Amino acid sequence: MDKYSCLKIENQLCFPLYACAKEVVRKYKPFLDRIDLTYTQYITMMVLWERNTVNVSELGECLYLDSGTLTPLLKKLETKGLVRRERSREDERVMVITLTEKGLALRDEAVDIPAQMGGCMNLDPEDAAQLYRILYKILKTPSEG
Amino acid sequence: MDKYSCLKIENQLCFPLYACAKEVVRKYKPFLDRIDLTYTQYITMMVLWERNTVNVSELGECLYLDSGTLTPLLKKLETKGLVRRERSREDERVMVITLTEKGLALRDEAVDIPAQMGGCMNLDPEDAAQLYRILYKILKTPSEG
DNA sequence: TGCGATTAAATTGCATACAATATAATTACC
DNA sequence: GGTAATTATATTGTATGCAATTTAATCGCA
Repeated sequence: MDKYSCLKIENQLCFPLYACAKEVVRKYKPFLDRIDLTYTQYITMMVLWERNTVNVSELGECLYLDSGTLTPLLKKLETKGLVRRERSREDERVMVITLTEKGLALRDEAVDIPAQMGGCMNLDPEDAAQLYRILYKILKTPSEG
Repeated sequence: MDKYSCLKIENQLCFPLYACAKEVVRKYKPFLDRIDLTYTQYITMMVLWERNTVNVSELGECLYLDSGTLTPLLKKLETKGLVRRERSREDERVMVITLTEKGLALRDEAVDIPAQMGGCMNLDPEDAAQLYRILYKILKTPSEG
């Protein structure tokens, strides 16, 4: 145990987290290609399928993304005809995102994807539950002590 | 339980993985800023601190990254004077990356970072061990059945 | 009521990521 | 030995991500 052992990749917890997230998102790609969405676009649509209408900051809170990422992404979804972007009447600063008919219809094509991905991950239910619990524990940890 | 419940964000396992990885990397930033490295540059240096010399494809296997990411990144580390990039004598296709004196010296400044990050994550040892085990289980799953 | 502070998005700049393609060197094999 | 196939990087193109800044609208409050 030398003084640098803490700097070994194999002793890191953050690294497998980083690598695993990338690999899993990469595994989604073939399935998402069929409905012409990227992973980030897909999770954005998920929020809209649940809520129908959200504004940019609410979306950012749900997805842990900021307007620098969301603004161009939402413009792309608008170009694809999946969402509408309109300023709120009550507060012109707020950009309201609404699902279109086409966006709603896409849900029926996406409904098989979670099961297909589950097959890829190959985790038994206990591990999946543990992983879920621990990840949300980390996510819930306040930013600054 | 409607037929679309599988598409809810809260029922996803991939999403907290994706979000958690991003948040943890973001928490590294203040510590990495002090030694002027990005997270990806940091894990690249970690491999070099362990091995002293690697080529691009070995690095790619360790870090789950390809040459499209690594080539520009390694050029930046070279510009900073932390590594040397030289073609192998035996096989000119191979780009050999070697730690410089300056790159080696940086290890002493990085040695506190893992402990500082551990403080941020706020996980008890059992959860950390579970998380580590499960993440590597996923990473080890072969790409195609 | 008017103006400074705050807030919500958008923009800018930099650094990844990865698929697909291109290039150059090496191997296989006839 | 010479050429097709393979291999290792590099390049190109597209899509994030995030910090910092800007812009526009709204709020707080004297």
